[in-house]
Amino acid sequence: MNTLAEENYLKSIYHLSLNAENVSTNQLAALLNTKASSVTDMLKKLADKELINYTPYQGVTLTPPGEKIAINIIRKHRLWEFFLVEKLNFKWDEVHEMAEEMEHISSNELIDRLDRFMGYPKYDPHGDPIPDCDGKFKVHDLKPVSAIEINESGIICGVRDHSAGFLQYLEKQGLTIGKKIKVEDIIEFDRSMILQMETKTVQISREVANNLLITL
Amino acid sequence: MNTLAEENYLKSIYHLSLNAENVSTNQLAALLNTKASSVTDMLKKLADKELINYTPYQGVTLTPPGEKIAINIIRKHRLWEFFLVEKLNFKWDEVHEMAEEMEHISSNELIDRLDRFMGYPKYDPHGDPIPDCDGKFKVHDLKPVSAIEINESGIICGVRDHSAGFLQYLEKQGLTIGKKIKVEDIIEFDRSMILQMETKTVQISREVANNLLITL
DNA sequence: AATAAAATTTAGATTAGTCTAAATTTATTA
DNA sequence: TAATAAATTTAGACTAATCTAAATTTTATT
Ligand SMILES: [Mn+2]
Ligand SMILES: [Mn+2]
Ligand SMILES: [Mn+2]
Ligand SMILES: [Mn+2]
Repeated sequence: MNTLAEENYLKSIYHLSLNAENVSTNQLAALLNTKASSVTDMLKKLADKELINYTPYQGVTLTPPGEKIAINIIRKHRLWEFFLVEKLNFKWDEVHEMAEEMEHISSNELIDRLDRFMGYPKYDPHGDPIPDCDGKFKVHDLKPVSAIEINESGIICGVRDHSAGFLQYLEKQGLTIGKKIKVEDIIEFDRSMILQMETKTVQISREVANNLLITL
Repeated sequence: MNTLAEENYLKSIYHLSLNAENVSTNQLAALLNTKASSVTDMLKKLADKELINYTPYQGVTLTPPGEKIAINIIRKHRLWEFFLVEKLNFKWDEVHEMAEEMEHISSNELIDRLDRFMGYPKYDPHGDPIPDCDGKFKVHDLKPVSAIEINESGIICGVRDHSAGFLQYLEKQGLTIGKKIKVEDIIEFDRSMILQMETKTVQISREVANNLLITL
């Protein structure tokens, strides 16, 4: 099996791969809160294990086995987050750090039973898709609120920023997963947006609009 | 916080302390599957942290803070075992290894909520008491089946050996937690015992009788 | 009490993961 | 395209946890 550090590197490479073909040493160092030199060492180790394709100075990609491991860790992370919110009544901004530990519990039998126990949820508390036991999941096509025009509407289905502060802010505004919103106006000056909701109207900055994801 | 290795040492010292005042280096090495020299190194470290009282060559005892940590880990271990059996339908012989990993999940808030979620269970699947969030628990006074006489009876409340093999054997014989048994006969030759149960009669070796615990 | 055996500690290495500082390679820009 | 800046790797060191082999201390046995 793989060490905790190896698993965290694979997971990070997977996440960064969604935005760029090749993942760079510095991107990993920033995400993992470590130094570039430490990253280089680990990349050599993962390349030796054939979990990544590594060309010095050129960044890395996951091999199929490496991707499989990464997706399995993400599956565990999101299922545990779902458990913490749905069964233990934690709030969506409280669960990430705990899930960071729990995702490394090794048993797949355990996670498959947890999945069944919860009724095979498709999305985690932040709207992210939960891979099934074969690693398959829908990548539903979300766009930031900032990408739609006046009078267009959508349903909140995810967030780009997972920080507790941002999630708490959204919670307070009632901007949570599943809520329907419609753009009532866009302020010229700073392009902040006025959103019409079920029972009220809220104004959000461009920054927030960029990090709040919807389906049409 | 403490490392995983430190937590495992404290837990092992706690368990061994139940049978002997001072815990020796070799006892720990045997239980932790490591070498005596490694144990010595760790004992120095734990003594520096004031989690154990260590006198070279004389063995160790836990300090109050050390004991508190040990009991908290045991609480987590047993609550997770209960969860795995009661909620995820694992068998009692399947959960120990998973709980060995899960007991190191750090959040106490998580474990307290898990405790509530399950209705504050008092005993784990093997009959061992689960400490409450203050570390308190009943040490109910059990005796091995081998300690009672012909015609005496009792209720199975625990096991001394927690190995999967032993637990599976008991399961197959129907000798599980809560079952009532009565000693029908003791064979002279090897002191094996014939137990009368609800619907049948089973014969167990002295070895088994020594490891099966009952209340009267 | 002297000697042998057992238990324990010390000495010196090793591995995983990390770090700083220096060297090297790649990318940018004048 | 030559100089400069940025990114990355290499070199050398450190900590935690482990090991083997040797030295020391305690315990048991003549
Ligand atoms: Mn998360
Ligand atoms: Mn999530
Ligand atoms: Mn157990
Ligand atoms: Mn147990």
